[in-house]
Amino acid sequence: MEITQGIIKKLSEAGLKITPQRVAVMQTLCKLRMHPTAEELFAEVSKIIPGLSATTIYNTLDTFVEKGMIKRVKTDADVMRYDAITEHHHHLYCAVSDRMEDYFDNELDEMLSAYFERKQIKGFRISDIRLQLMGDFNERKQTQ
Amino acid sequence: MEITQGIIKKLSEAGLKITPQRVAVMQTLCKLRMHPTAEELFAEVSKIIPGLSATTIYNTLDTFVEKGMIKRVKTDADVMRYDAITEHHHHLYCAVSDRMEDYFDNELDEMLSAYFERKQIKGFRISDIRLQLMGDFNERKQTQ
DNA sequence: CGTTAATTTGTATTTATTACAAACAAGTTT
DNA sequence: AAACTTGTTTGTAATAAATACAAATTAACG
Repeated sequence: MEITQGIIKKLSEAGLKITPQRVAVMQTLCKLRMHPTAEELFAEVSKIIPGLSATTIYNTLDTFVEKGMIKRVKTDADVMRYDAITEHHHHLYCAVSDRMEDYFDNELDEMLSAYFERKQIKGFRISDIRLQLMGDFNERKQTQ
Repeated sequence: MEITQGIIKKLSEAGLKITPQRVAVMQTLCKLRMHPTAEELFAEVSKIIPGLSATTIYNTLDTFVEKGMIKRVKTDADVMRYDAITEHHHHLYCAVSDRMEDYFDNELDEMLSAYFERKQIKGFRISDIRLQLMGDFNERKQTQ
């Protein structure tokens, strides 16, 4: 199969050993149009690799993320957070310091709603637009 | 204190009983500029309410979210997800069905980077802009 | 005050994830 | 191709975040 070949190529390019588990995980990940959780992947990949261990799923996914072959959706240090501000706003987030701050920008909001008014997404009705601005807080000095 | 009064007002407007725990949680949540986790809140609020139970934190936060007094940051059904696509893209997310899909939009990306090129955020250097478009997929299951 | 229903507490459980050592297998060397 | 070396997988156990639930407590009302 072409797909399998492509995966094998990707794996060896990343300097990883070609194991049935890794091939199956990557294959499944590519096949599943949605964004599966580790659990969902475990269930799915287990169909291909019977005695698969859940740990392998986590190991494999971590390795893939490390090598930049896949991405983790949502922030990296993933625990639920709470926000007292209920007005519409966005977030500045630094993955290194795991710090998150609010960002308000009316001009941006207007630009975005005008944009999506014009450009409809087929099959999806937007109710809220949330931006996560990844980056870092210039904590050492003020560059102003 | 004025702040406490405001909180008490908010609580009774929401039809909730005024308890020291709730006041302290809301107070702390407003004070902490960042977005604390339940654990962080537990630690912080425990300083005010000594024998506080962790369960109370979860209960209280859930109640506040229900009443729309606070917001949960990140998606509601919060488990880690993985994505095989590493190119820059955004997400369409429906909280009801807990379904997430990719969204690519070059025009949007260009507009956004032009925007943030012009409008710098003081104290923060952006490295990546991620949009989460909340809404619902028009799945043809009901009377459509 | 006294009553009642909401709230908090504490304990036990569940779920997602990580740690770790032993078993194993991929890729290389000979 | 057999042996070797190292990376990978497995299984078990541990940790962390969150939830369920019954009992104890307390706020808000008259």
